[in-house]
Amino acid sequence: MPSNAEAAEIFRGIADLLDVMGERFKPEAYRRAARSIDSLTEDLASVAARGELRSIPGVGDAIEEKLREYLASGGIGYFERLQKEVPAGVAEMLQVPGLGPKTARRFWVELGIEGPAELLIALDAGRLVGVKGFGERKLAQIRAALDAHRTAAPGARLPIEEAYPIAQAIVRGLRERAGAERVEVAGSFRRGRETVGDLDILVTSDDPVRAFDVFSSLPEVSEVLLRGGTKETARLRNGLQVDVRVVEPASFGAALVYFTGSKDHNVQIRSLAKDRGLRVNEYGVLRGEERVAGRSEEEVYAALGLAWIPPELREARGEVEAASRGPLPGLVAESDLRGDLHVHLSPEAGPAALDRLVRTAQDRGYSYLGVVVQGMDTDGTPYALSEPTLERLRTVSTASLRVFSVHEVDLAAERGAPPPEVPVADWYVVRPSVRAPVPPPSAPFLRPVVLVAHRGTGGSSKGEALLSWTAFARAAGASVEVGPGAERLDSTGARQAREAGLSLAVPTGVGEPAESPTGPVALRFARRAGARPAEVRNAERRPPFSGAWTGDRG
DNA sequence: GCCGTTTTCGGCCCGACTGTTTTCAGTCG
Repeated sequence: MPSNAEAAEIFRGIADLLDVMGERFKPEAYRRAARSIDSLTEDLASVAARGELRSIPGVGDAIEEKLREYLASGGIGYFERLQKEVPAGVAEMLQVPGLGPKTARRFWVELGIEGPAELLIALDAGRLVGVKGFGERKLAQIRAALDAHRTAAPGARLPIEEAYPIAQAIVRGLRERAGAERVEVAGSFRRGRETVGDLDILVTSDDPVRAFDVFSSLPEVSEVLLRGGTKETARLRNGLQVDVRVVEPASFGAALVYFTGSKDHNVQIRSLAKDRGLRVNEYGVLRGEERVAGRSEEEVYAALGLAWIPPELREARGEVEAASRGPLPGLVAESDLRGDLHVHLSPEAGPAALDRLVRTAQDRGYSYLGVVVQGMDTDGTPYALSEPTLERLRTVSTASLRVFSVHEVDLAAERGAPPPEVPVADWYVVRPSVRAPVPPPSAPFLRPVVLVAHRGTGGSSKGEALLSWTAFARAAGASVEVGPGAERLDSTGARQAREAGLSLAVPTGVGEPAESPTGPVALRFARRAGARPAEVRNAERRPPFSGAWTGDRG
């Protein structure tokens, strides 16, 4: 079955093959189309059905034609012809760090080396000694890269929730020990992408050497790959690559824009600058040799006639045009969140744990809190809070913070039918399926406040899973939970939910340890989906109370 | 191969870093 991801993958394959064939501009054209297709929130087939393939950035006559062929037949003849011309291993050599199209082509054409394995054999046999352009160091570098290529899974991206604590630790280390004034993680991490391929960290410091020394000595860092005057690249113990760049304060905003990306967003910005007789690079916005902006992001965007664009929207999906017309609608921010609709305590939690949760919620200024009194842990095992904890729950609300009881309903356990006895709770969280996909009920049998859209529910992706539940959620008036993990919507799913008119529930992580990534990552996903405060249920001032009240009334 | 509120042809981001170099090519992001 055709998929957007597969189409993008084929185009990237075409780009690699064209690269080693020595084509100049076509490879980038195919990659650009692949990136556009990846960032679509809709199936290619639907776009094609409306006849709008050409409206996808980077898709022109030739690529539209190939997309139609792919949708009709599942393959692209052009790709297959290219694959016959270039041995598969030659393109694979591009995956080895440090080997690019020029080198791979030279190995193939001049030396008859047709892949990484043959390259290693040639190295061992000394066939590359004395070849022009390959000195001793270069050969050692290639060998090391080949070894790493064989052992490590290449191109593996890390889920952002796993990268989060690592990034926090590095930022903390640089702030506390390197005398760095400003430290910011840029790149896809800052844009809130679901996965990150590496970390780009920008610091301002009078003493780059000290910053690099501190960074290199952090326990997370495994080996330094390169160090220059302004940049150091290292590999962490978990394999993640991290770039640290030292920039001067007058350039910090420009560097932040530049290294936050996305690539396509930067291309649009630069082209806009060109139209206005300006130039943008990581040092600033320049008119001739004069720097007219660079200290802050706001300044950089303003110099280009644009309103500031939140990092989560910088994906070349129309945000630049929108920002040229005026300020963008405000995305939901941490300060908008008034409470949490779906908080788990551990099954063993006593009244004291509930008190701690309540204090944290008060510290954050929350107005309401929905605590699961009967539900499922992450494995889908049912649990209920103890009687003393329930007792405490009934009396713990204060004038400023109301605490509600929440019951989780697992539809799979009931084979999609209404549970025979739903315990009385203030509101309900519906989990379509913990274990097996079930179709949504034709009509809501109760009034859930939150729908947890499991990835495995009724489709291969979260988006598909959600779509089958959209009608149910709308009829029930339920919000859909966004955030990290298989049991929540990612930003693409959340965008689809928004576009279908559903509101979002954004977990705050209030019931989790302080360093938990759940809250910050969920908020990024919601923002990435374009959610404004009015589209987030727990940004509403009033609690979404909808059932029989068992709280502090009487 | 794509793209155009000065272009339907002639451009296509650009700077850091490395290695092999005597002034530059390749890779990367």
